[in-house]
This record gives sequence, C-alpha cells and structure tokens, in this order.
Amino acid sequence: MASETKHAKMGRPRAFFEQDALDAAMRVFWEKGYEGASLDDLTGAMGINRSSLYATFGDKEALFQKAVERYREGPMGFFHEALQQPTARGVVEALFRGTVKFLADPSHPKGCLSLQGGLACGAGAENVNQSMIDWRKDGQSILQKRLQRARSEGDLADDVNPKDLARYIAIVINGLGVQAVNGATATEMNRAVELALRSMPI
Amino acid sequence: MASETKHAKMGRPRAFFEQDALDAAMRVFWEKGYEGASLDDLTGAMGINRSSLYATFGDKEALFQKAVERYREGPMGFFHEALQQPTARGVVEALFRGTVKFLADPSHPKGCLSLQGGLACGAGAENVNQSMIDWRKDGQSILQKRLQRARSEGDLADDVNPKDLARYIAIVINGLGVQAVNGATATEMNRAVELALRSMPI
DNA sequence: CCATTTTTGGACCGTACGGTACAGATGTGC
DNA sequence: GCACATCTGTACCGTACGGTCCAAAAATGG
Repeated sequence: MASETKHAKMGRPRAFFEQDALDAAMRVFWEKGYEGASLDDLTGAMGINRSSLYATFGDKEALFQKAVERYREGPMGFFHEALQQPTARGVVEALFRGTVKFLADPSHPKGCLSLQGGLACGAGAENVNQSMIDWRKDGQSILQKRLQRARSEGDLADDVNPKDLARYIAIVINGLGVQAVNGATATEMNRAVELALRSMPI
Repeated sequence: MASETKHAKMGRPRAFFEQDALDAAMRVFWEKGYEGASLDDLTGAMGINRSSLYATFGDKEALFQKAVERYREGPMGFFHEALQQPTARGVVEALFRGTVKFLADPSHPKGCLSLQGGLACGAGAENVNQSMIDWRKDGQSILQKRLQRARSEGDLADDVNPKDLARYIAIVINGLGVQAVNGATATEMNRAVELALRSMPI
C-alpha cells in the first residue's frame, strides 16, 4: 500500500498506482469498447472502487479519454517513432511493420483502440465517437505532413499526392486493425503488407 | 393498412410492411451499432411497437441478424456482382469502385454494417460480435476462391497467393469503411483506390 | 351477430447501468 | 493525542434497457 506520488499534504494514501489502474482501464475499453465497458468491468479490472475511480479520473468519459491518451503514448508509440525514419519509404515500412507487430502482440487486446473504442455508438456517446474520428483524422494528417516534407526533400515522386498517399496508408492500417480482430496472425498480416508495399509509389 | 402477404387465415392484418420495417431497423443498427441501438430507437424508426417487433422478428438479436441478411442482399449486392467480372483485375476494380460508390451513397448511413454493427462489444453481445467476424471472414474466403479460380484460368500470376491477395483486398475495403465514417468523400476514397490499384499485382 | 384469429398499444417487470452520498478508515502535522 | 485531510467501501438513486403481458382492435368465417 503506497502511493506513487508524494503527498504534498496529508490524508489517507492511495491504495493503487494511478498508471496501473489506467492501463487496466485502457485494456477494458480496448476489448469491449466505450459503451460495452461497464463501470463494474472497469473497477473490477482496475482493482479499485467507484469512489476512487471518480475521485481520480472523473466520470467514465474522462477516464476513457485518459486511457486513450495513455494508449497513444504507450502501445501506439511506434507511430511517432516511425515518422522519424529518414525516408518516406522507411516511414511507410516502419508504420506497416510496426502496426503488424503491435496488432499481433498477444500481451494486449486485439485490434486498435481507435476502432474498438467506438466506431458506431448510441445516444450519449457521440462525444466519444467524434473524438475517435478526430483522432484517426489527426493521425492521417500528421502522416500527410511527413509525406509533404518528404516531397520537399525530393523523397517523393511529383505525381504522388501526399494527402492521397496518407489516406491510403491509413486505410491499410485501419484494415489491418480489422484483420487483427478477425484473428489474423502476424504472418498473415505481414503477407498483406508485402502486397501493399510491393508497388507503393515510393 | 395492408399486409404484403396474403392471409391464409383470418386475423387482424399487419399495419406495416415487413421489408420496410426491416430496412428501417437495418439503418438504425448501421448508424448506432448493435448495442447502441435501443428498442425504442428501433421501434421508432420502424414505425411499429414492441409487440409487433417481437411477434414478427423475434428478439433484438434475431432482428439484427435479419437486418444483416437484408443488408447483404440489398446494399451489399454489388459484392457478389463484382465477383462475376470475367477477369481478376476486373473483379478487384469492381469491388473497389463498388465499395466507394456504396460508402459514399448519401441515401444510407455511413460506413459498413459489418464494422458498425459491432467491432467491439460488451457482455451479452458476444454472439453478434462473433457473427460479424464470421461474416467478414466469409466474404474474404469467397473472394479468395474467386482469385483461385482466376489463377487456374491463368488470370493471376503464379507468384501471387490468392489468400494473401484476398486479405489485402479485404483490408482495403475495411479501411475504406473507416474512411467513410471519418467523413471521406467519394473523390477522396477513389484517389486512395487508385493507389491501391496501382500496387495491385494483377 | 358471434366465435375465432391475429395484430396493436401500452402498461408493466426485473435488471443493469452510470453516478452520488456518506460513514468509516488511514494517513499527516502540530 | 487530536484535528484535519484524503481515500475507501458500500449502500443507494434515478433512469434506461430488453423483454413480457394482456386487454382492446380489426380482420375472417359461419
């Protein structure tokens, strides 16, 4: 029983680690989606009770957003790393390979949180739905900027539109996320990636 | 007030058309997903009440499955049509173009029911989740068989594995479904399809 | 007109949900 | 030791959910 953050003041210490609890919540949302994850699912997996959850993370939606943030910085970290490859070709290969490796990792739930979290949802979860859309579009936009940079560096043929290429890459990545849910193995996904890479216009 | 099926016997006639009601239900599931669609959403859109719904279609899950069936034969009809193109290249082009046309059609909800219906879900909807997985895998398998036929007809290079190619095509199609949810236009999706076709080994 | 059959409308049921209230537990600072 | 601050555990709340029941409505057949 210890808290990871030193108490500036007094009071009963936390009986859990905030980041661990957040990781657990992330996995529940990842598996069941925003709507499919009940508070009992969440508190059960996090090992805390409702009071602690609400005091620490806010309501369900706030917890979800914090879990998404952690997902971006943790499991999805490969995305921003891939963008730092020196060539456009290297970026795309790193993205595809990283995606497959990530999706096939048995240590976490199947699929990608940006899809699992809520591709479609009912009343009351429109915010979540929209934020997933924004997230996916943001990722695509960041990739587009990287490809535009590649073009300015002479690293991308003039007849290739960075925006279109970014969209195509996003399509492959999202499609791979569906494949993972379908149960595809790393080998199978990598074979598909070969096809996608084979005559990538870069 | 009329029933579409002649009554063999007597009784109060239906005040709705079964296929119209099913279409309405299909759209609700399409927009909100299986879990996100409440019975009030459904009965409201279908213009009938719970009693009629249960008497005609069974429970919520049975209604969903019937809606999926109707979706396959209606909006998704282009899929099986595309498979009848004479060449493998023609099949793939028809699939991609058909998918974009279908996804960009403003007369029905965004995205694809096989994803919107339930990519992730909570307790009690595991059947639905699994049936969506089976459905997607079936489609992929059917495409694979068509590509195998193409190969036996000398219509597909020997170094292309039909199974891998079918998976890659499924990836693009599912990725397009996500793009549609993101709000991509027909033009944008078609540009991505150009890139996908360019990298197609056929 | 009446018996029979089927559908309709809406009240109702049990449960699970997200969220809150509050008493008690557990620490700090003096 | 004691006041204070914070966290924990649990009971509780209102609501929305999927599903059922049943009386009334609307047709047919005699």
